[in-house]
Amino acid sequence: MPELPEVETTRRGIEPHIDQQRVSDVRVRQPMLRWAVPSNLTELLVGEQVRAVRRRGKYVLVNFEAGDLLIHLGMSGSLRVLPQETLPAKHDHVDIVFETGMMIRLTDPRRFGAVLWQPSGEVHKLLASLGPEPLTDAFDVEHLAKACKGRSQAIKLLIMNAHVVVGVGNIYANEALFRAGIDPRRAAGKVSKQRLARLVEEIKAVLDYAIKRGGTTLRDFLASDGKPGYFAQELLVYGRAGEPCKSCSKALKEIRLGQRSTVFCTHCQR
DNA sequence: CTAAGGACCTGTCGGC
DNA sequence: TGCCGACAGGTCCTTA
Repeated sequence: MPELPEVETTRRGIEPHIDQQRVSDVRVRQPMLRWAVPSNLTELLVGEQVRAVRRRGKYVLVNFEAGDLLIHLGMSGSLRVLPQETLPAKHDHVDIVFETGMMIRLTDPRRFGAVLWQPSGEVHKLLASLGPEPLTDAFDVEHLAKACKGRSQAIKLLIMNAHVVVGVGNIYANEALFRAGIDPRRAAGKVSKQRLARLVEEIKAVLDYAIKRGGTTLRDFLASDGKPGYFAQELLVYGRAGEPCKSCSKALKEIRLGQRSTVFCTHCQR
């Protein structure tokens, strides 16, 4: 499910329910996610108070005095806020229970997600070499141009690389490249600086727009379906292979890049 | 260093 | 109805 907008929507959804609250219990029913959930998670967390709920790329970071709980949703994960007595279903792997009687519950059928611990003062290996946040000034054309220089890799794969910039997943990589008029197959090193500047703008615009859309369903975050409005978006290319380009009406083409579905307009994107 | 491909896991959908 | 392959919002790791 999640690209950056949905992770941010999730962060905003859980924050008001757990910020400043104290952990009373931890339940791990399935420790084998992408990496093993730390076996001492209960000892680490019980009694600790949440000081902030942050996001870095697609990781949700729950900050405590002793460190940060890192949660990644992988391909199929979601977090919900539920009463602590809610019975678990098949793929409900981890519950973090608070003294309020509410809990956050991680559900993840494919188990590509992760729950990890980062002790205070340390930076987890997985976070250590991440690129800048796309919605900050640190992500600008200078940064992207430097990352592209001399690279023969397709521009789409490059912008999906979290070491270049975090949070650009398959859907928004397709969307941003369409909006910028750039062929996703083009070698990163052969995109002009002017067009990279446009790409930076479009990545920011599409992510910002999607977060605003995600926000429209925040009030329903406690609902049992737990799925912020994401599908409802008006995507211009993703999932529209064979359908007419919204700009020129030519049928959109679908190819595979890095084993990922890539949809674009051969007329509008060069 | 770069680039390409496999790997992890479950659910769903289309075709036969 | 059942079986089988392909595919799905991520990304690390191995290999060349």
